[in-house]
Amino acid sequence: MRIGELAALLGVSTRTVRHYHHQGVLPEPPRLANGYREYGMRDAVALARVRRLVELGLSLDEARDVIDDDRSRALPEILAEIDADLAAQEREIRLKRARLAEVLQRAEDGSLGLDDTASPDLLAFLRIIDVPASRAAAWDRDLLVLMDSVPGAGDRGRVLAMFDGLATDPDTRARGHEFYRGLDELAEAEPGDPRVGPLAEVLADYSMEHVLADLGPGARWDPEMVEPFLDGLAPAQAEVVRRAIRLIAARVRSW
Amino acid sequence: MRIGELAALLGVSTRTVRHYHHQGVLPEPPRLANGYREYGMRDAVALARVRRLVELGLSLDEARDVIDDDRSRALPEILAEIDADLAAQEREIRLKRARLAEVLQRAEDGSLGLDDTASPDLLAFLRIIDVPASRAAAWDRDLLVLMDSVPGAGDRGRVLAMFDGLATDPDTRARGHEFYRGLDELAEAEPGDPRVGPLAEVLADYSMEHVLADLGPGARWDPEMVEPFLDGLAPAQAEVVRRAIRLIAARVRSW
DNA sequence: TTTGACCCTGACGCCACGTCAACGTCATAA
DNA sequence: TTATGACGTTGACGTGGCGTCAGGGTCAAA
Repeated sequence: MRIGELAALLGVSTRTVRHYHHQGVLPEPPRLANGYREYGMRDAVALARVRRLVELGLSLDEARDVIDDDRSRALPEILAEIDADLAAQEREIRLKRARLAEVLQRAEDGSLGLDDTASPDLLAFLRIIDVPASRAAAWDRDLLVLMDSVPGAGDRGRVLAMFDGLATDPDTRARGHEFYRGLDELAEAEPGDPRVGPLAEVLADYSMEHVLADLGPGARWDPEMVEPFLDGLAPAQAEVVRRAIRLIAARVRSW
Repeated sequence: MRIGELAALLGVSTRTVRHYHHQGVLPEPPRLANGYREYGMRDAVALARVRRLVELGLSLDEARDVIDDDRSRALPEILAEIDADLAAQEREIRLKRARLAEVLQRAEDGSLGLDDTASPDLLAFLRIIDVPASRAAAWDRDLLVLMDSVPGAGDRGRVLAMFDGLATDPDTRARGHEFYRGLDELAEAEPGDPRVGPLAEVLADYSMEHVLADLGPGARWDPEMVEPFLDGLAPAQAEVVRRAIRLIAARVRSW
């Protein structure tokens, strides 16, 4: 037989056979005068052995050890290990599919955006600040999703409590939407825009009302603290947040 | 943030972050004067997005498309495809584990050899010609295993029928074992060894008795036919088979 | 003589990074 | 002041089981 016949016989590619030669898992047969490999049934048997081992999940190295009768590890031991490995893979696949099913389920409810791949218990909060077409609200959503996926990237409980206020009171929620729209209008504005001051007061009022009670009087209202979280906002928008923090700090001190 | 902080924040390696930059799935942040990358929360959010998509099973290319809002393929479509793929993997793993369980089960019964990884219905026949320490019997076993795993590599039904004769009749079986032992003794012998002739007659008798009835008088008994299957035997052993074939052919003609 | 179906070796591609190597930077301790 | 050690930088190779060229040679049939 030549290599093509052998490969066809075993249902593999010629590349596979040559690869097995190169890996030393299948001995090189004698060559004809023209350099072609000449195979016999002996080689077919050897190749069949390799294939059965490989199809059971052994690596080529392991298959070579088994075939060479390398006593370093017995076949049952290897097979048991492979089975454990497959079991682990199966669990992972099931987990993945479960998560995928969740995401796909939500995809049928509404339109599936990037953030809708977040964990389910966060979704309720995300819907609350789902102000359509608002870049500023989108940024807050992103931050929430980040905090959801990262332990320690901010104080999740407190932040969620803040948005929780938006959820429970329809009136407050409407005010929140209004706030985000106002923030959106500042996307192209200068930090000194006259709309910045009033909007900062709105934010300060809201925060005092809904967050301060939870935090207690000892809370830090340090402008530095929020600075890292502002780099996704436009200059004027960031300025709103900074002024709001300063307003709150001042009010807290004189309280 | 510097790259180490960002990576730790998201629970990935710095190599992963740099890889994402290189693949264009995460934008390069500005550099400090010393060349260090300087990240903000914007980048953390972007990285979190990538990670969620990747953990759902998207490739980096797909993740890039989704993030860049490439409308070529919608996210649900991709996710559905991934799920189908995972389902296929799960089926394959289950199949593999089932086969592994079979093999491991048999491993508990007797010692687990290479050929015991063959299909179960072949095992009955393999046990029949399990003449301990017989290289010649091992070769026949190998050929059977090969025929089992390969459609068209010989006439399986007829060959199995031949060994079936060995199975059903204890007396015949004993003769078979005797034959293999005789064949083993010829491992180092010359093709002209005096033991070759008698052993060829034993084989011819056996074949006439058990195989000929099944094949019918039209069967070819061409010495060429079996030649490819003899390359795993020693010269004297192969000679036994050749002479047996010639004996049978002669008897069939004069029949 | 020309196809076309084979064969040969060698090398790169895949996928998502891990892991050096060889180097610069920077804060802190001796 | 220097030495140490923990960071950062780019670049290149390794992983596994082959697929897929590229650039040749061989050989039987038309």
